[in-house]
Amino acid sequence: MKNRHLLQHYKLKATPQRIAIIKLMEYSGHISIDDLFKEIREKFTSISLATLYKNIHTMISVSLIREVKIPGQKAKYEIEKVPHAHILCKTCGELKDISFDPITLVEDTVKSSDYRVDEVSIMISGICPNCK
Amino acid sequence: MKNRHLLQHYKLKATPQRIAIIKLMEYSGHISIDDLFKEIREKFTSISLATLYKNIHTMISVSLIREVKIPGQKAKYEIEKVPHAHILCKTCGELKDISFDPITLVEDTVKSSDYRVDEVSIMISGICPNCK
DNA sequence: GTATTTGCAAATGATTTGCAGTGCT
DNA sequence: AGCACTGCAAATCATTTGCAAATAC
Repeated sequence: MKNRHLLQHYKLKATPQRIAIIKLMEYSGHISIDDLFKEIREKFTSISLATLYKNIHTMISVSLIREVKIPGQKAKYEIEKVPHAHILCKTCGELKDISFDPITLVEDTVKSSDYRVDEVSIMISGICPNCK
Repeated sequence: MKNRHLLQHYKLKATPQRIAIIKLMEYSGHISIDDLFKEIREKFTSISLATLYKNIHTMISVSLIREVKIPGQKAKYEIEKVPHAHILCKTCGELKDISFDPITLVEDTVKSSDYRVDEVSIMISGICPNCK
């Protein structure tokens, strides 16, 4: 119900496929195209990869979702929410959010550069407590 | 001369193709596969993309170079050097280094997470002074 | 009713692989 | 000499496109 309105807010039609995509992103936090495809097929046996790609692109273009590029693996996608950083376990591959605002973190350092800073993305890699 | 030893230090054979790859990375700072291919063809007219891909991978695997994933464009490659952050102009596409150590920056925040942090990569996007 | 979206199949683009020949040490 | 590397062609994998039918609003 909420997701239907989220889509409408961005002037996108609330198709069941799109609602399912958003639901899966909410549920998983971050999801790759391939996993999205596998999962979503359970409900929509006939959905096509082309539809996923098209929807991912339109949702990115309105900033409803965001692409997270990950060292050594394919990108994942997440719903846009409050700014945060990512931490990746190089052993198990799990990607998690870390809550702090990347922009304020680099603010001072970048101030002198004379750039207009719009976005700061931070990817931390290491080994998670479980894999240590 | 220096690059030949750099390769040998990582137990890789110092082929002219590899030396040229390193030279171009040093010269450009960050370079994409396609630009690398275009540039390197001027000297090695018969070099193949496959060779570039293979070499990029072997050099990454020994940490001689590093892949920089960039929002909205194909990855670029750079020689491993002192830790630094990247700043990207979304208008002209130029990618530059910013010199500060990302690890110390997030150190405090991550301390409580119980991860072993190996690497922190920071990508800042915005508009550069020229494009403003 | 109209414009958008879907799903298919085909086209394109990017990367990887196998292998015979070559070159580094 | 021996093993690693190169370059080619083919194979694989990822993403995009065109289009007719279906669907949201």
